[in-house]
Amino acid sequence: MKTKAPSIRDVAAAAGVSTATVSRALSSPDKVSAPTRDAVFRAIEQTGYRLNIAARNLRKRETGAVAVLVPNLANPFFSAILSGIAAVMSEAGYNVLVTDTTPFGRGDGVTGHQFPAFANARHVDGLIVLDGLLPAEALDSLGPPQIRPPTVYACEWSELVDRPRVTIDNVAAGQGAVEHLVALGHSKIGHLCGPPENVLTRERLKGAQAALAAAGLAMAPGWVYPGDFSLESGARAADAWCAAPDRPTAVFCASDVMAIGFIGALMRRGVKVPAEVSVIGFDDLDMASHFVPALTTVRQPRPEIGQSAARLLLERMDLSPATRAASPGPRLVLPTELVVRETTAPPPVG
Amino acid sequence: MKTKAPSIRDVAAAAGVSTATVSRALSSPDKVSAPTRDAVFRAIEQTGYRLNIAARNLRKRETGAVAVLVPNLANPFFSAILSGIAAVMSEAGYNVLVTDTTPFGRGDGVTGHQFPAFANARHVDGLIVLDGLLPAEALDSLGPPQIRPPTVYACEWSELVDRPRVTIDNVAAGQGAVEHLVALGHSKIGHLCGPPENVLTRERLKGAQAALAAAGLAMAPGWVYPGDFSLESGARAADAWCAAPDRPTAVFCASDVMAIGFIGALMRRGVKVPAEVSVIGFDDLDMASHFVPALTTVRQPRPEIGQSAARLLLERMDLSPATRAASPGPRLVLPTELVVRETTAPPPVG
DNA sequence: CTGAAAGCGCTTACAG
DNA sequence: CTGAAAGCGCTTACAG
Repeated sequence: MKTKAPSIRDVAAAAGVSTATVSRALSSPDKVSAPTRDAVFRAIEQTGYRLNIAARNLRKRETGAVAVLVPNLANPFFSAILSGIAAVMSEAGYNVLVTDTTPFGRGDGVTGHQFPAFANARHVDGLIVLDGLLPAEALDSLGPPQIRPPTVYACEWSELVDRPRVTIDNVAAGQGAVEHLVALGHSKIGHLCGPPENVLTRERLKGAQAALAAAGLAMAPGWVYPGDFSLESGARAADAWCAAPDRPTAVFCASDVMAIGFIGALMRRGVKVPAEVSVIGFDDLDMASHFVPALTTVRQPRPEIGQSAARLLLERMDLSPATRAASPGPRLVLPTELVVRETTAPPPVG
Repeated sequence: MKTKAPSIRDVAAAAGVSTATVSRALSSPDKVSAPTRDAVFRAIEQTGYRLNIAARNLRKRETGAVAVLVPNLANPFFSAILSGIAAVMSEAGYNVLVTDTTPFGRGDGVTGHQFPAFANARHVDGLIVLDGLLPAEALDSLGPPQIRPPTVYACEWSELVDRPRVTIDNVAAGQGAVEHLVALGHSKIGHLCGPPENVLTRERLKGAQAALAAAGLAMAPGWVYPGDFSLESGARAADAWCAAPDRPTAVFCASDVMAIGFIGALMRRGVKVPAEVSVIGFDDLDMASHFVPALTTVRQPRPEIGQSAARLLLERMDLSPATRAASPGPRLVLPTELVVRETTAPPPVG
């Protein structure tokens, strides 16, 4: 017993009108007379009809969906961004398609099975890329500017690919973080870095160094701790800090997650924060203010980043392909804010 | 200058074959002779052709996508589940469509603009619902069992809707948590609840009470703190704890997030954990072990929950509608694990 | 192994 | 205001 979902033809038959009329009643009700419209809606009710999106999309040459390429879905930072995107996009009537790009084009290269989902991106009305490491070729393989879906970067970006984007000023934010440390009297300041290939890592480090240089200070090589935005890399940095003879009295961490891993491991070894080391994070995760000690950090406006990226994409989608190809599109820079809490203090005396 | 993406006809023309052959070369290469196949692939390369998914879907009466309905995308608990789902689903060649249901059918009722995206769920090959509060009518409005997309619940579920699901045993887990507290010698044990309408809340509380009853204990009304899985509700519970004359010496929190909010606010007021109060959480978030003191909690196998839910959905999708309608499908229960760390200890003496 | 043809469920000029 | 007809880009029996 093959059961088929009712189609527009069933509705038309039930209402005694043509399929064209049903379609119009649905998409432009004002082009249909009131009695006809009522009949159509009754028929829809009665048949249990639902519009088939795939058919509409095929016909209108649209997909009604945008894709979001996320480096790591399990990271709370990204889920907040995604949430802002989803809110604006579904308000605008679009579905949001999510792909986790972690295994894709990072480190060990493209893994086959992630590719199909991404290839579909060609058949999506737009693309928001949160992963600056996505290979440029992957994005270019979407076709020439007139054909490929409008794309915007958010948070991260690639210097090899020219697309509109919404980000924060990572250099300035990193600089501000270190200026705060300098103002507290620190002169031995270290940095716990993000993953080396990441743009954000370079920019935040650059900002830190600029602030140091402005104060006539510099970072000893041993004070630059490698990291990868994970809790564990924060904990490893604590090992390094403890092991070294010449230690920084303050460490600027490129993410809250790492700062939490760092502080946790430090405290567990009996090191006092901020009495012995000041620590400043980056992001201002929801939890940052609930820690003890509460984390001093740089706040990123996460919901706004997601929302702006979505709105920017919507704008780009409204442009004709030619106009779009002709203009690189804006680069929005959202403000950050230094949030001073309990993990930073003047350096220990002596 | 209207630029159109190349279609299968362009490829056929370039290769000097029919569209049927191109289609076959793509979907069942072994049904096409090697030379023809090569010619087709060359033509694909040369024209820059990409399969139009919407067209295939329309023709095959599939959509190639599954939808995931998430109560709150910004919550790190759910993003880990989502990540597990996305991994399995894209491996299987499906796109994952995400909808945040927060404003939808919770509290203030259905907000119009979230509905369209959800209505589309009818045109999705399957559905994973992480939101037990989604109104039963919403799910039923997807049509009779033969027509609506196969659906599975994960984590949460609704008692009004009979669908396969993958969950943990929340009663047993809650019971285990409180047994641990009892074993430590606590007799005044409180509970920080999840949102009142949520199934998880009821089950975890029930488990807690069962453990208490088994030990000949009971919870004073004042020891049951209202909560909603947020950090803030954890902090409010700390206020309540401090304000009351007769306090529990141990509190079982229905989520790690609340436990963190609770402990943070407690410590900030100078209350020692676990010396003055023991606290146990639920979930085992990545951060739980990095806190100081490290959080004792009940681990949920989050990646496995997501993966199992995805695999279960895939199985259901393979069934014929009739078979599916005839069988309610399994209820998988995944194991949890009590992780004892530093926030629980024997009650203070005196 | 390959092609001609029908059809998936819509939308939209074009007539009337 | 309404309908007949074409077509969006594929896939798949059905012949050959």
